Amino acid sequence: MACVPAADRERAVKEVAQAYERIKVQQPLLLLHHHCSGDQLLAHSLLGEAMRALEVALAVMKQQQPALAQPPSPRPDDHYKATVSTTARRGSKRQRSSSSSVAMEEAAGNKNPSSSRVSLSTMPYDDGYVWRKYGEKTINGTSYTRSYFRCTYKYDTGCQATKHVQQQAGGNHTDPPVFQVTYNNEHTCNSSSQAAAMPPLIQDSDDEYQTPLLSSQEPLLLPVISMQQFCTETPVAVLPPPVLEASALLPFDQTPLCQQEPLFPINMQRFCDTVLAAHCHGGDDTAPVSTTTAAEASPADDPFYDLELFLLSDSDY
DNA sequence: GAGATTTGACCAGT
DNA sequence: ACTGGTCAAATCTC
Repeated sequence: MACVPAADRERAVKEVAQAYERIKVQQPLLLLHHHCSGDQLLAHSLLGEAMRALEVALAVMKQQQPALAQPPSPRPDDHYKATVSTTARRGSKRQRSSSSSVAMEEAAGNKNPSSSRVSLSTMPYDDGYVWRKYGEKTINGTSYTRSYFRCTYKYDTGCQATKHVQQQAGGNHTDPPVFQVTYNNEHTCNSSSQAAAMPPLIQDSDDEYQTPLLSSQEPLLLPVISMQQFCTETPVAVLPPPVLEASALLPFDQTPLCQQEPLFPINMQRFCDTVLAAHCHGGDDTAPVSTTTAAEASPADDPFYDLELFLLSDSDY
């Protein structure tokens, strides 16, 4: 966007990258609760979607200024690099990657995160690929069964992609079912092209939400939109099904995402305002960008201060 | 009848 | 021995 001074845009990118890194670190805490209620899993899922939104914002801004500095990550972030590189190929073959997934895998002690990815979803059976169920097991310690799927074209193309889906919570009248979906191996078949040919995510709010699942592993399939559109015009329908389903069960309306009251007290409005201020009208200095750490953050300067309070106060370990 | 799902059996890792 | 992942025959659906 030519109207934005480089310094302001860089601050905006820094802001988004900082929020992204913070959520990335804090998201796994939700799964460490002794009582993994549906609400907490849903919150975890929503955090994942928030991360995706930040990824998209980063990708958009990076695309507009490729030479921009890397986000302030304390260590090399493979997922971030994958995100940026995939952005350059937006519109081509689907890619699966998710830092939240990686974080969860690391938390679970997964030794090979590159070939196994985990996501939480309320729509585990619709991710754009064609799967064939080949088994079901009752997993020890859970009251739900785990279903095993392989790529339908396994024997046609030798595709080794598999996934298993396990319900973790919900499924009753009050909580939406939350599924943990674990993907193993990448698709080597061409079934992903079918997914790429699926209808765009943006729909009229009156339409039914029939869009394919874009799990947290597929952050870059969202339509290319401007930051302003992303924050001010994005209807709930542009978000992937996990959020859509959650919003359908909560007293949310179809107003733009930034104007909604969130499930938990994240000040997304201020976050969007901050990014918009820098990105859309030259970075008005009246909206200072926070550079504080999580420890010294305050409600006045930290868009995710409320999130931190939520995570800390809700913890029971 | 073809393809998908179900479900008990089997196997490998711990 | 226990558990998770896969196989394959039986069954179901279109």
